[in-house]
Amino acid sequence: MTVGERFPVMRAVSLTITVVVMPLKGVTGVGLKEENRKTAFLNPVLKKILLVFRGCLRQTIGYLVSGLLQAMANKSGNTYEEARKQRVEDNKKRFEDLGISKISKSLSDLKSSDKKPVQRYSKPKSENIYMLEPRRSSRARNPIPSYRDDVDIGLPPLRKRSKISSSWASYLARPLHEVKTPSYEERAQAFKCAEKIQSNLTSGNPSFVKSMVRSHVYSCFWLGLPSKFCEDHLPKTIVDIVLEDENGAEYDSVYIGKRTGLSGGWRAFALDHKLDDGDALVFELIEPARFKLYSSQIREPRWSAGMAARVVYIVRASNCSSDIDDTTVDDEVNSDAENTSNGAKESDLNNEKEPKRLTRSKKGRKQKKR
DNA sequence: TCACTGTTCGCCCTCTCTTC
DNA sequence: GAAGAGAGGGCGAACAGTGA
Repeated sequence: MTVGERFPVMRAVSLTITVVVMPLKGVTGVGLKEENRKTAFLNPVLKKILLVFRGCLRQTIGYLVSGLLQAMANKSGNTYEEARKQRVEDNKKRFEDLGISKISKSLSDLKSSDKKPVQRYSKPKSENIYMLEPRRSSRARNPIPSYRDDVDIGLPPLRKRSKISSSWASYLARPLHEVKTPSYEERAQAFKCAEKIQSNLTSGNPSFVKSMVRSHVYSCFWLGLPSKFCEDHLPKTIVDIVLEDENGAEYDSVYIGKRTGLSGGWRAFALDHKLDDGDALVFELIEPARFKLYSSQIREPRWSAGMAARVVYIVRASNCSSDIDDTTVDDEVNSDAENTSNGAKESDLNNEKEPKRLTRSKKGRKQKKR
């Protein structure tokens, strides 16, 4: 029996705590900041005050409620138990009326009949989901609660993230029409090709294959790396890591050892190479803080003038059969090595794109933060 | 020039799935 | 069932744009 069942009053009170307290988060964060940037330095102090206040409030209400319940129990004795039983019965009746009991039963039946297979694997999601909004994760989207609607305490309006209402689309760094939603098979094919490339790397450097998903290439731009690999080959601190692409162009990025992922700088790499969902990359650690990247892309490359110089390892979906000729890959690897020298010249002619050392935003941030 | 509003970017946290 | 992995989304700082 839960506390809520034992003490119905407690449920009502805890609900009140949620409604009243949660909007305080808005006050400490966006609200104040939007109100006046020059007072932004007050935020940490205010945050602490509000947190202490919130804690005190919870504690006080807790004392009040427990005292009240104690008093009720002492005073009314059996009356309370009767009232509780009555309430439980009422609730049961309401559930019956709403059909919730039936739904609950059918769900539990469904779950019990659906025995889990011994070997678990991720199933490809139905295309209907992608039709609405591409989601890589198989878990359901969580509703984002908005406590502002529950309680109006006169806060200034929250800053709008984007004119596009969709929460996902608002984070896109590329036009919607460029966003790809590859099938399960396409993704698997690209990954296989990348693995093939990896297995044919002759350098003996540590490497791994990473399949791109939406959050890697369209928004967020957080690239988690295999933790085992990070543990074995990368430092546990925050370090700058150079990403070197197939043309030898370099991109500074920030590796966060604690979270085993790439953040700053990865975005520039992903956008510059127009990486898409489903592409697979081979990461080869060629120096302690330098990755060489090979891509195995599931799409046709767009041969615009700006892209003519790139490419060593684009493996098209049609070529992504499992039996890629080993010599072909070897040749490609070798040609890549040449390409870093020859290709650089070609790149200069066709692309006029210098190797990047630092993205504008990152540079700006570093300067600002000092 | 200043104040305000909107956008971009990087980081961090939450939550679900997978594996052991 | 626990632990780890990873996807998704929120938040804040900085930057950019706009109008008075």
